[in-house]
Amino acid sequence: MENEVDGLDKRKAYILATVVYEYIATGEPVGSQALTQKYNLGVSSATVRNEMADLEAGGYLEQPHTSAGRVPSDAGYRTYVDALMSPEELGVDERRRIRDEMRDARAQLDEIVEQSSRLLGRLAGNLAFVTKPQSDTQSFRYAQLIWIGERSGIAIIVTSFGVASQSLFELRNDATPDDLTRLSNALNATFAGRLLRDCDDRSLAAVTKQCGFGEDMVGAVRAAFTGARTQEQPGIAASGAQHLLDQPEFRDVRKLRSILRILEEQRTLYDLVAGAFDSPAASVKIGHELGSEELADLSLVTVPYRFGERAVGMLSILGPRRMPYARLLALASGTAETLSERLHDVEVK
Amino acid sequence: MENEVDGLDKRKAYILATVVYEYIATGEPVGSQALTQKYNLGVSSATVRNEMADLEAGGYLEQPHTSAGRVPSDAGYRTYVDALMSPEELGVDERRRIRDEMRDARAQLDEIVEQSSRLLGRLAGNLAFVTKPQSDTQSFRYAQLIWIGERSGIAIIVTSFGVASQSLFELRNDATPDDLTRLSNALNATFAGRLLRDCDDRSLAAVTKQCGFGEDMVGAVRAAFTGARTQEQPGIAASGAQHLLDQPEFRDVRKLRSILRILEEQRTLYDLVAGAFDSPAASVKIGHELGSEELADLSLVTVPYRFGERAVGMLSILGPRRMPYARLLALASGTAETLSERLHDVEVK
DNA sequence: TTTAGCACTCCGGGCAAGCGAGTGCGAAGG
DNA sequence: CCTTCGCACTCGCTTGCCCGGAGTGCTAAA
Repeated sequence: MENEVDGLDKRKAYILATVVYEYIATGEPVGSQALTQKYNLGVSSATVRNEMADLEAGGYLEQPHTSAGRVPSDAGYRTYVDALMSPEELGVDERRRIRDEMRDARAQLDEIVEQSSRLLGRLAGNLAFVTKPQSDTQSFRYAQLIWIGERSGIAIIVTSFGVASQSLFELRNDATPDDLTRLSNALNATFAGRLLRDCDDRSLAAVTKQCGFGEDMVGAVRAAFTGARTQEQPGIAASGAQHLLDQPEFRDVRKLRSILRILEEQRTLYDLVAGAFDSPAASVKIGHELGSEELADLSLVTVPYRFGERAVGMLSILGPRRMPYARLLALASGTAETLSERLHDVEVK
Repeated sequence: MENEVDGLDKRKAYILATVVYEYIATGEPVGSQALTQKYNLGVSSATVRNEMADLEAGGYLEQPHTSAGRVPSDAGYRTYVDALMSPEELGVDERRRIRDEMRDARAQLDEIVEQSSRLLGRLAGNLAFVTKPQSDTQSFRYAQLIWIGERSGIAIIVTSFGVASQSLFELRNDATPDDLTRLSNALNATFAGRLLRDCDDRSLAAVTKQCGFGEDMVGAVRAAFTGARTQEQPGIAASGAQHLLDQPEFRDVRKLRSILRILEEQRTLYDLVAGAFDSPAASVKIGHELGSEELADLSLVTVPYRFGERAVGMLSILGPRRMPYARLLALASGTAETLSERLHDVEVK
């Protein structure tokens, strides 16, 4: 039937939506009377009570204890996010403010990523974090192999976002500085503009051998490119942890400890967003969907940012399940958009 | 007189030391009876009471409220740290463990700095942070100016710790790739091994002009070196914030918020240790000495680490004033030592 | 100068009472 | 058959109170 949503009739859906909305707003378990008083439901509290009992039986609501109001369950939030809430858009002035604040960062990849995480954390009033562009979605810009002595050299590779990575290598044969320059030029000519992940080992070896180098040099070049590809892979800027302290759900200090630990282990932080990485659009993970008991009463909103058409990184907001999803999605999208724009400023042309 | 310490007679000094020691150990305000029971003072609790009243009048102790025990004041801690406590040394096995764990980090500046902050945070059970080497204490290793088109080039400067910084510049005249190589070689020859801060603008200009370049190129080279000098200046690795949650003094969430905020603002974090930067030895700042009301019940232990003879950065521990100063000083020194050793592994020779 | 004794203070835990918000259910009404 | 009303019941939270324990300051005696 068209007046069913997710297996709920229209009235149940509306009541669920209202409960979630009210709980998000107040943080207090919401009861039937309070609901009928504040919202014009057109039915009495007793009816609402019956409906709420049904919703609880269906797993959408939970009761902290008898004689308390209802609170949404993971499933309740999920339905709300997927089907019930009305999406939000940022106002023009909000957009402008985001853009203005993003301008404060200098045109350096690290700076604009950090700035966007600070900005998002502050606007969203929650913990925000932003992954640096996956380095294998960046493209190769320049390589320079530098002779630094009879037996060793240093390889520098610059990506399209102006990130330089360097690695040392040994020189086994009697290569001259000129040889290295020749090889640098050949690499630059061959791979210019190509995605880093497409600079595969085979073509690297081919170019190196063409310049008259042997296996040892192939290994060095390969290592240099691998270094550039994996460098800073899980690099993440996080910010806004202090806002979590305002949330009543963190009166319990143990929760906080989990968060702080996660914050310091970039690895875990990265795993959190990793799941969202395949999907090109915004994603919301609620409570247990995060896959960890520690994080069971948190939610995560993740939005990709792009360079051109390609999604290159993620902006995320981590906060209590009881978060204003529509608003945060709008904020994250807006910030992602601006970040994407600024990405063009750091591009090495 | 030789049996006075800091204006306190011997018995007062001993009682003060015991009070501080006991308070650090238990976290409870310490009363006269408890003290005489646990420590063999050779006098009755009443006498201790009188002495404590004197110490309070002298500003060394404070009373949270009437009918509670005494707690050390900033001045009390200060006297304890300066004159009363007995310094600690790490055991051989502890040293070995630190060394072993530091070996886990790869030979990259960032990694060993982060590893040492993680290690120190965990061992000290407090928030630890480590500044990266001041970049102007590093020395110049290589410069490479790369021709990337008719009108632009990229300058890459590698420091003695293998940190590469890059900057873009414009080419106004019709310089060729060979010209740039020639200039690179000249820079390398002239400045090899010199401290970055000693690569002054005048000598840079001289070398550049000698190679036949004009003012525009001088500006570019100067900018590149300035970039290398100031890059990452306040770079700080922090870790162990979650330990602070165990401390009873953080039951008050507002305290925690200050800390988290500071943690995210590298600037403030840097200012904290900046004061200790001139002094070559370990330094302890207690409570209000930190210069901020927010941090008034915290203390900071700071120890420099060296490269060769030169102090290049700082290891710090931030925790409640009630911290085991002697132990933390020993831990920080031990970690600093090991960090200093590992610094040689990242040196670009 | 030290010690013993004593009255006083204050914090914190434990307990009971009362309040308020909310539920569930049976019966009445449309 | 669905909705509504009325009512008894539940339960957590707050308030007020009491009491024990730890500690202090003061006075007087050794």
